[in-house]
Amino acid sequence: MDASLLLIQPAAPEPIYRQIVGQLRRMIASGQLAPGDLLPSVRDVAGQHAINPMTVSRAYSLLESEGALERLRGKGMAVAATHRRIQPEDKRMQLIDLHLRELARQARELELPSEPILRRLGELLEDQE
Amino acid sequence: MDASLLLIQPAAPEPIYRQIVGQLRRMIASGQLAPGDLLPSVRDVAGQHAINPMTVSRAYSLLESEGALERLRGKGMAVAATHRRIQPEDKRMQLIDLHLRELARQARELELPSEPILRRLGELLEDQE
Amino acid sequence: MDASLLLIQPAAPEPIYRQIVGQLRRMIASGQLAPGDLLPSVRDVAGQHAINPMTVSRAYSLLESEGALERLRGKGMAVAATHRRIQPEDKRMQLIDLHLRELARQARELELPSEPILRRLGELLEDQE
Amino acid sequence: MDASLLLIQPAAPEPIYRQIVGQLRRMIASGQLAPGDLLPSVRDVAGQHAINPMTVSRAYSLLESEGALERLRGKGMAVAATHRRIQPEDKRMQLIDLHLRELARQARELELPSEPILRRLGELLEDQE
DNA sequence: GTGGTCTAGACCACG
DNA sequence: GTGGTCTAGACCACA
Repeated sequence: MDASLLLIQPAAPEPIYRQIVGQLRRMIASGQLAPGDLLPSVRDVAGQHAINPMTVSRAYSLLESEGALERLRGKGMAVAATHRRIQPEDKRMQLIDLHLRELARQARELELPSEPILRRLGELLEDQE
Repeated sequence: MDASLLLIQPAAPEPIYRQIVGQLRRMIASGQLAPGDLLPSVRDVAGQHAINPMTVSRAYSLLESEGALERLRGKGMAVAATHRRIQPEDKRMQLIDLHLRELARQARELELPSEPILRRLGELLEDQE
Repeated sequence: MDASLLLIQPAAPEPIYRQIVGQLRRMIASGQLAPGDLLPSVRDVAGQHAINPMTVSRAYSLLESEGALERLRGKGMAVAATHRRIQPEDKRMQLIDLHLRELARQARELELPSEPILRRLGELLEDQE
Repeated sequence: MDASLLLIQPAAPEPIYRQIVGQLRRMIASGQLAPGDLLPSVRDVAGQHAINPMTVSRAYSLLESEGALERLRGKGMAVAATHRRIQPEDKRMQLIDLHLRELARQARELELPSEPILRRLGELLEDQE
């Protein structure tokens, strides 16, 4: 996996290490990152995105402690071989359900009708496929 | 306007004062709060939600500094009379567009198909109407 | 004296009662308001400027307590007969000296040269004469 | 930048956090503080002037929200790199124009002639250069 | 009654 | 190390 697959937005409100954690977690759940896949080194990621190596390291450690990654001595971090395989769709849906709820609440506060929201989201989803 | 119209989630990652700012901003943009409307007093909001008055005050001050609210001396805070009135739908759509983009990105990372996401969001949007 | 001689700016940072106090104090010091001159009633001032009568009353009371005004039963407030007469120029200069110092400090922070400032102030001073 | 460059007057009517905001805003407009310059830490400023860290933090946050400062995570606050550079003289003049107008109004109320005012201000401006 | 300011201090999040 | 958030409470300013 290439370090540049990660999207880091230093100015975003979400802390950098959590951006990394979230992205890796999702790519593992979907199988884009498979058990055994080697991750780019802390130094690579930090260098490419001009962020602090400690930040990357923290993200990796967090994923290691939850069993998603494992440290291969001398080789770096890899997706854990023992990790549960690709998660079923309903599990993956759960990972964005909170977002969907929050979005719906904000739409109500903005008194936005459903139609344009669904249309816009539909576009964005297709764009990226 | 009733203090209880605000939804405060102390455990959420988003700081309380920003929850308040966001909600009020959206309700002003949609016209649910109209220019001249008096907001519940700092003490009311703080009391009802069991939070510190300064937290509420901070939210109000922030909205004042961006021109959305104005201080009526001795009476409290009100939606600014000089404030641009209800924003058109496309302007309000912009206020959630970043969320939509972020959602789409995460869906791609999770390799989720469009259909169940749109269906779920549709449900949530209808529920609240 | 006409109530409309006062300039009230409700949105200014300076509290309204102090705007009133300051203006009256200066107009008394310069002799524009002479001992014995009757002030407009609290109700008049409040009405003309759409402010709270209590605010006007507070300003009058403050000036009374410092001996600049006196309460004439049944007639209202007037410039105190016993009040020291017109103040000499150097005394009046003192009343704006702090402002001048503050202005000079801000000019230095802005790295503004003296010339345009003095020119602009000169214009403003002439305009109003 | 040294924390001691700020002049804090706890007894002044202007609140401390706004004194800080004003001074920094002007020093940025003049280029005395350039984009990228790191500000003294909240704790430094608070310590040196014996004020509460939150008071300083409030000033910094306000400047951040208006785009003058940016947070460098883990390093502190800096003059925003994206900030418009030094403002031209006429823009900087605008920042004190209200003061000049107010001064002129008070001079008129005091019936002070232009000459001594301009002379005094001239002195003060030269003193500081 | 309203909001504003400031303090002291705790705790968290980030790097 | 940095700033952010929140609390509890005091006191002030204003209308």
